[in-house]
Amino acid sequence: METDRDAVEPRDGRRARGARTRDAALAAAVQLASVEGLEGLSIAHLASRLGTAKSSVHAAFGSKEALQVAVVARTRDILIELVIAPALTFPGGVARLTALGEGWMSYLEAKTFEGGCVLSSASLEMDGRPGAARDAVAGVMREWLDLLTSNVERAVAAGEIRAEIDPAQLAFELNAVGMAANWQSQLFGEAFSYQTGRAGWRGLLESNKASS
Amino acid sequence: METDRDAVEPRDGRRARGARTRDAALAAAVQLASVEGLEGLSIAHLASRLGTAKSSVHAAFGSKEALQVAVVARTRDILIELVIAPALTFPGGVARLTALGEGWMSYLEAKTFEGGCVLSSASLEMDGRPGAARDAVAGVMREWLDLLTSNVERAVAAGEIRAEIDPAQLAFELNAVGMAANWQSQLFGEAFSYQTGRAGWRGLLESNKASS
DNA sequence: ATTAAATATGGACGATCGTCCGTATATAAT
DNA sequence: ATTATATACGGACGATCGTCCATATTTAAT
Repeated sequence: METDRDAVEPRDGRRARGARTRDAALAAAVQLASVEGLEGLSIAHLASRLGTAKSSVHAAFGSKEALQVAVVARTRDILIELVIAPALTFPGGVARLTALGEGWMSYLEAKTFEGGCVLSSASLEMDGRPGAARDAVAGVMREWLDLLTSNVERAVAAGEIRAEIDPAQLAFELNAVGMAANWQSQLFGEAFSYQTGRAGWRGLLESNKASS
Repeated sequence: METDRDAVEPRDGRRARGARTRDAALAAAVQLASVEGLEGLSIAHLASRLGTAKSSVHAAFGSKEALQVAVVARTRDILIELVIAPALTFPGGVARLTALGEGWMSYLEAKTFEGGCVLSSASLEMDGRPGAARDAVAGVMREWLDLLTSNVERAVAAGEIRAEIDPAQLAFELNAVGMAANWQSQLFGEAFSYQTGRAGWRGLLESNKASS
């Protein structure tokens, strides 16, 4: 998910400087977006947090929309690193699905993002606003749901999950539980325990277990 | 959920006029908020849609925050009317829970709100912004979850649902499925079928059925 | 009819926003 | 050293926002 600009001439110190700037800016932008939302994220606010001119931030990304897209891409990278990659060490199917659920909950519990999962809030925030940012969010979410679905399919093929179920349906339900955990923890704070999310994820896998 | 102003002297035609104005403004505000979000809802935009001066809208509600709170209260009223009240005609327990799920999905399917359930998006949007609006959202959501929980408890008491389950846990899962349905329908449009939400809700009740 | 009160209006205010432009600075190429 | 290029900067622009104020209008009370 690198921009063309980065890829053209990686050895150019000028572009490297720009890339470092964008990189640092993105790290702050992701945190800001997790709190303020993808739309609430403002170039002005981000610049002031970075201590740079706001025109610099604008120049680094080109437009607010491009910044939003970059934030989504970065969030995707972080999610892959913290949740998906660790789960890939487990065999596909129920084991990997379990690892994905556990990884997701741990990632939320660790408060990687101050304001909760950016993608969750963004997907509800952007739903009424056509544009590149919305498409980026929808794309990542589609990827995520497909990942869940394909692992349910493998679990069915391996005889771990009942063959009668619709893989996309179970993937939908697993995702629903995870998003709800993110949501309730943000809204109710300490009053919510991630064990509820873990139990929900586990329960879905259990109750759809193949009756061997 | 009426303001003090309305309650003081209901026969006062001046206040009645104001109440009518607020009422009409709220109807438009709720639609706008469902698309733009609770924070994206602006007094200026609302006024232009109503064809009135923006200072009039401001005067009617007092502040943007008060407008947001009023929108939440109105959304709650609509939800009670369209989803909860019909379900109350069914006996408490699984029957009522089933009716709540069906009512919720139908209400989403009917696109009562252009941009999807205001409360769902608002609860994720407001989570990082302390204030009256956030508290209002959290309060309504708490009510909703409590309603689900208490019906699960009744279902357990009636022997319809396994006694080992945690009522709050199942309520969490049911709510997760409903919110996810709202969310996916907004993000993926026609590609999402509310049957997925219905099946999820039904599946949760089925798989937690008491083994009589 | 007059006075009082509640609501509606238009105009103005400062704040914040995204964007653009001329220019300064840092790095590369020659 | 000089020229070319990519990035960073400060300043300005118009647009939009929430809020306030003086005033007009509608309804109630006397």
